[in-house]
This record gives sequence, C-alpha cells and structure tokens, in this order.
Amino acid sequence: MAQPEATGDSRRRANWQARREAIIDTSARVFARQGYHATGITELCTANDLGKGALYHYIGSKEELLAAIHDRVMDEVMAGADRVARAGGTPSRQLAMLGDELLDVIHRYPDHVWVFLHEFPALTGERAEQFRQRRRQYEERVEAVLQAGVDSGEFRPVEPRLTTLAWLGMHNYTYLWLKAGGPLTARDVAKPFAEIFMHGIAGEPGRV
Amino acid sequence: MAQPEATGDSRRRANWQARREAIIDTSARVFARQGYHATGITELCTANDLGKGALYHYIGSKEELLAAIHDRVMDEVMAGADRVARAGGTPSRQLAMLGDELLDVIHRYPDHVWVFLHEFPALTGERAEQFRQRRRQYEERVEAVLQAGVDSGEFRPVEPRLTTLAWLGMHNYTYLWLKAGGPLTARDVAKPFAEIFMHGIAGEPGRV
Amino acid sequence: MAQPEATGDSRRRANWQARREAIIDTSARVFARQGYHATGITELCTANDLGKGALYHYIGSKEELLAAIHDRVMDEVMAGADRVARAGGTPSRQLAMLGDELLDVIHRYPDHVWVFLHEFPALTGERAEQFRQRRRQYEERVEAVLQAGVDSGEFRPVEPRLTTLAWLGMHNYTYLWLKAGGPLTARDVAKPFAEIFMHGIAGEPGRV
Amino acid sequence: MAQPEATGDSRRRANWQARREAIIDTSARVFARQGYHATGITELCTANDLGKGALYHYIGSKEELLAAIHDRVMDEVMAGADRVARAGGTPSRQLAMLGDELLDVIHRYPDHVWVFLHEFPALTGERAEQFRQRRRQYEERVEAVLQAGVDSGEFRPVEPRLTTLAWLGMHNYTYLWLKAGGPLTARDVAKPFAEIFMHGIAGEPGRV
DNA sequence: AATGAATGAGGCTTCATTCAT
DNA sequence: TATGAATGAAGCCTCATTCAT
Repeated sequence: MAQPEATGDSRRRANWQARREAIIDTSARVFARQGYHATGITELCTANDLGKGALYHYIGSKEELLAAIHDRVMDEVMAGADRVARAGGTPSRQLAMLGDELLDVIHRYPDHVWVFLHEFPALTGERAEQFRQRRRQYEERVEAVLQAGVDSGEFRPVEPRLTTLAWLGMHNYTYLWLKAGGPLTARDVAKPFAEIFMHGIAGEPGRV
Repeated sequence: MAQPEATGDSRRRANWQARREAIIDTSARVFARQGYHATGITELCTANDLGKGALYHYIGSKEELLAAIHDRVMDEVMAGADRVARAGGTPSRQLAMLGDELLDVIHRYPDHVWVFLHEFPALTGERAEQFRQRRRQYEERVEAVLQAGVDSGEFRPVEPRLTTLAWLGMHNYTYLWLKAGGPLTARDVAKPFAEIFMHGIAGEPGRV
Repeated sequence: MAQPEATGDSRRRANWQARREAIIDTSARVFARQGYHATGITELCTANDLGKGALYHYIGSKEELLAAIHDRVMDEVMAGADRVARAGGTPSRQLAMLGDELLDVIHRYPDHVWVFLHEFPALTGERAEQFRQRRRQYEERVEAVLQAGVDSGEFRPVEPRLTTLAWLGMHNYTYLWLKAGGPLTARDVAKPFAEIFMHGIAGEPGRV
Repeated sequence: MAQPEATGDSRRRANWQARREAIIDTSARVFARQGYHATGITELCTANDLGKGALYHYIGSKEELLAAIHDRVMDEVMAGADRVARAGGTPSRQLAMLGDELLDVIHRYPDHVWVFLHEFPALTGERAEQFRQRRRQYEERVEAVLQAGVDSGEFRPVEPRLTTLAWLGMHNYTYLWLKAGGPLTARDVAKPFAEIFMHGIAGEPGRV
C-alpha cells in the first residue's frame, strides 16, 4: 500500500492518512459517475485539486486507489456482519439485521458500492484474489444464517447457496437506485425486503 | 448503424448481417472477460480473425458494437415479456413466467448479459437514452404485473416499484454465476426463486 | 520481435522490414549522440519523421529497438569472425584479420557500435542474456586464436584470457574516435595496431 | 558547487565535506549498477539513507553529483601521473609506471571509473568542457612519454597519437572486469600489459 | 471485402527539483 | 540539518479510428 516513508513524526503520518482517505472518497464519486477505465488520472487530479505527482504521492497507483475503495466497502460490510454475529438472536432476526446493515452501507457509501459492484474485474493479481476472498467470506456468513434457520425449522428446507444468492441479489442490486440524500432511508427498503424474504422462506406454520 | 452499401443485392446484405452477428457474439465474450474499456480494437480483431479495416466494415464503431450487444439482450428480454403477455394468466402465473423467461436469457446469453449489466454506463448520447428507455419499459411490465396482483388481492399490498426492484435484483444478479454449460439450468433457478418471491408477497390466505 | 501480422503479401512485409532497418539506423545515430536514456520517443519520432503510433508499429518498444541496434553490430562482427575462420592461416595471420574485420565494423557502424558499447546495460531480461552470450562467443573466437598461437609457439606463452581482453580493449576502444568520414580508414588503424600486438606477443625469435 | 553556508565554523564544514564524500562514493556504486539516467533521486535517497531535502543539501544537483564522481577519478588519475613525472626514468619505465597507476585507480574505484567511462556524455555545459580538458591533459601526458621514447630511439617510430589511443584502450577497457575484491590485483594485470606493449613498440635491438 | 500503415490524442506513471515546516 | 509534500514536464506506450491500396 502506498504510504509515506516510515520515519518522520506521527503528525505528518496522520495528515497523510487523512488526505488519502479524502482522495479515496472523492475518487469513488468520480469513478461511480464515469467508470473506472473511463476516468483518467488527470480527471482525478482535477477532482482532488492536486497535481499528478502529489496525487501519486497518496495513491501509489490507479489500481491501488481502486482497491482502497473496495476495502472501504468491505471493511464496513464485514463490520456490520460482525455486529450482527455479536448481537445473536434467531436466524430470521439475524438475517433481518444483516439486511439492515448491508443496505445501510449501500445507502451511506453509494459511490464506493457502485465502484465495488461494477469495477471489481479491474482488480488484478493479488488484489483481485484478496478481494474475492473477503467477498466470499461475507457470503458465507449469510449462508450460515440461512442454514441455521433451515436446521432449526424456522425456514423451509431451501437450498442455502441458491437462497443466499437470491438474498444477495435482492439487496446488492439496490446500489442502482438507493442513495443517501434520496427519498428513501436504508430502513425504508430493508423492512419490506425482509418481509418479502422472510415470508418467502418461512417454515410452514405449526411445523417448528 | 453500420451497413453495407445500399446498392448491393440482398444476398450480399444477408452475408454481411450474418457476419456481423457472429462478430457481436464473439466480441461479447471478450468484453465479458476483460471489460469493455480494457479491450482494445486489436484484441477484437484477433478474436474475430479480421483486420482492423474489415472489422470496422462490420461494426461501425466500438460503441456501436457495444450497443448491438445491449440490443441483442433487450430484444430477447422484451420478446420474452411479450410471450408472457400473450400467454395471459393470473398475476402470479405471469410473474413466474417472467422469471422463467428472464433467467433463460441470462442463461443463454451470459456474456451479453454481463456486458449489458456492467458496461451500460459506457453508452453515450442517443444510444444511452434509447437503452434506458427500453430497460425502463421492461421494468414497467414487471411492475404492472405486481400492481395487478395487489389490486386483485392475490399479492399483499406491497409497494410496487420497490417490489419490482427486489424482484429484478434477485433475478438479474444471477448474471454473476448462472451460465449455460454450468451445473444449473435456468429452470433450476427460476423455480425456487419464484417460490421464494410468491410466498414472500402472497396475499393473506382467505383474503382474496 | 516486432513484426507485421503474419498474413498479407510479402511485398508489404518487405517494405515493413526495409522501413524498420532505416529506423534502426537513424535511431542509432540519435542514441549515439544523446544517449539511450536521454533520448525520448518523441525525439525518435522527429528523427524518423513518424508519429508515435507509426514508430511503435515498427519498433515494438524502445528496448526492442535498442536490442536491434545491438544485433546489427553483433551480426556484422560475427560475420567477420566467420570469414576469418573460413580463410584459415596462421594464428598471427588470423589475429590480424580479426583486427581488420573488427575495426571495419567499428568504422562502418560508428553509431551502432557506440550504442553497443555504452548502452548494453540498458538491455534487460532475456535480451540482456542473449546479447551477453553472443558477445562472449566472439571473445572466445579471439581467445582460441591466441591459444593456438601459444600452442604453436608462434606467440609467447601469454595468459590467453588476459591477452584477449588486452586485444579487445585496444580495438574496441577505438569506437570513441574512429568514424567513417574521418581522416583514418579502418586499415590505417588496424595495421599499426596489429604490429604493436604481434610484436608484443611474438614468440622469441628462433624458438619456433 | 554545493557547500554549506559560509558563516559556519570549520568543524561544521568538515562534517559536511565528509558526508558529501560518502554520498559520492555510495552513489557511484548505484550509478555503476543501474546507470545514471536509470537511477532516480529517490533511489539515491534510499541508498544514502537520507531524505530528498537532505540529499540536495549535499549534492546540489544530480549532475553535480555526477561531476563529483568524475572529479574523484580524474583527481586520482592525475595524481598518479604526477607521481610518475616526479619519479622520472626512461620512457619505457615511465610508461610502465603510468600503467601501474592507471590500473590501480581502476582497481580501487571500479564504480567511479565505470561511471566515468559510461556516463560522461551526461555532463553538460561547462562541466562537460572542464572534464574533457582534464581527460585530454592526461592523454597528453601519455602521448608525451611515447614521443620521448620515439625520440630517444627506445621505441620504434610509431605514430604517437594512435599509439596513445591503443595504450589507453588496452588499459581503460579493463574497467569492464577488473575490480577490487576480484581474483586479480592491479599489478597482476599491469605487468603482462606492459610486457605486451613494451615489446610491441620496442625499438629494434641494437639501434638505440 | 479486406489489409495494415498512419495518426495524434491521451493512457498511467516517474522525473528532478523546490520549499514550507 | 532534515523532512516529505508538491510541482508539472516528460517518460514510454496504447488508443480508436481513418484511408490508400
């Protein structure tokens, strides 16, 4: 990862970090609007009000910047999943919370998520591999909850992987239209989605 | 649109058309693997075993080629929606058929669909506008079915637009993993998805 | 190596080759004057009266161009060594001929040789390895002649490797000042050099 | 030339000088390995364990650093030539001593000499001119010794300039393979080289 | 129908150097 | 003394497209 030379006082280091984060966020917006490949370094410089040399001082490379945007999303998504795991509760309660958390990330980071879902094929080599692993880890969290619900009889005996993919599609796809500042909150969407999905896979009444 | 000189006889015209279709399909595969922007004209030439001049003879421009891939998908998707409309039936039956048809397209044209869902922001100007309209038309077909079901009491009084988006997300998102030649048929996926969704929005029993 | 697409008629191919050779020669002159690293692609374009794209059509990359210059020299040098080997004769006669041939190359290709002797460290990877091998092969030709002379008693029992390096230094170093168009011919230099070297390593009279 | 503020006391000045010398030597090694143009300021900073500002405090500019490396070599070479001149003796004795001294410099400063012989075209303006003059001065020392030997009959009536260039080539070219720490000392090379050259240009016996 | 040479704008990245701290 | 953030020109190379053949 790009980073300032190791020596030097921590104040400088903190400044550098803060500036880097700002650049990541600003660039995510540009990428979301124009696409990663369609956005040139020059445009990023303009958007961040920085010369080329200075920009590279912070980002290392264009692809590293892309990876940082991915990480930002994955960090938030995994943090949400961790909160849910710590909260405990029934599978259906957990699944609902996972939906709340996921849509909250999509709602708060619409640009980052757009980039995440559109441009991940632009990651290469080790970065691509690491990203795929984290994404898969998250999916397995969802799948585990579904499996638990099936095992407990709270859910119908659905095929867990397929059902996970259905759930992910339903929620992830909101990146196309769900944005902070728009008319809907994350909760406005999460609730009806949870109702659809819970009813959709609920165990037959009186069977538990 | 690119086309051979109008003076040519229809045989020549048909040959040109056939070759063009083949190029569109081959190019869709390349775009799906590497991304639209990341794929150069030279790569398309190699993939299609054609020189640059000849390739341009058929495609007009790179963006026109992209638009053609989009059209291929939209033509199929709209044709499916038309078949469903002609078939008639209850809203839930129609919705199930729409899912069948949509997943069938995704299954048969995985590359085209990947391009469609990933690269649509690369379309510009009039082509972008036209594409957005057709996509919106399709969404309205789905939304109309949902509304009909709500009106008839067959579905719960869900918010139609939001529910449409949930349905679309669940189905469209399969483009990431559903492919012809894979272990699953379109029907293998469409059926459990329909069950989840139908149960999820079903009207309360005994209320219709 | 850069080359036009394999198909196509041989006339085109020949044209391409000829143009490429001309570019190699012109670029050698520029590199010799300014140095390889100090010369930009833009300068090469100007010198060759070609746009960037067209230049790259012929050279593949800057380093490939550099390698081609090296090859041009090595081809000539090895061809000279082959002529000498075919001509046969006593070791001292062979050594004299090797000097004639080597200085002839330096005289005829002063720019290429300058580049060859100055910029070989800029070659990397496989190209560097291949070049080093050919250069070593040539040195071994010289060393073998010296060894033969020592064995026959025509030369003093000098250390062959060290003596080879002395001979190479004496001859190669002329690249700094020997040029076609200058006051001296290759022969003007080769003759006195051979006299110095032959006397210098001659076997004691009456010992053969 | 870069130097610390004139106001500082001489202790500070001496420290600065020492540090500067260390930087010159370290940088020579890096330049010798990678080439002058191929080495960035950042690499020099790493090699010298210094930040950019501090490095510039000592070197003034990259080209000034290059000039300092050249000067280091020329100072040593000229000092050797001076010692020879002071020692006196016959032309052949002087020539032998010049060879000893020259190879000793090459042996002790292999990196500096490599840079000297490879990168001198990178010097510009006044620095280039000054360097060329010193180099020429040294060559004239050698040429004068040869001329003296010819005049005295100790040497054959060789062309002095051409013979100087032969002698220089033979000795300078050792920079490619003669290094401190290697298997050969400077003397190991100087002696056989002197024997070759002395025999090579010796006056006919009984003619003096 | 088809070729591939040519264009020249723009791609991402690194350069040597300066300067506020 | 020393730092590293900033500059902006220049680095090498690829781009989509055109056109004479």
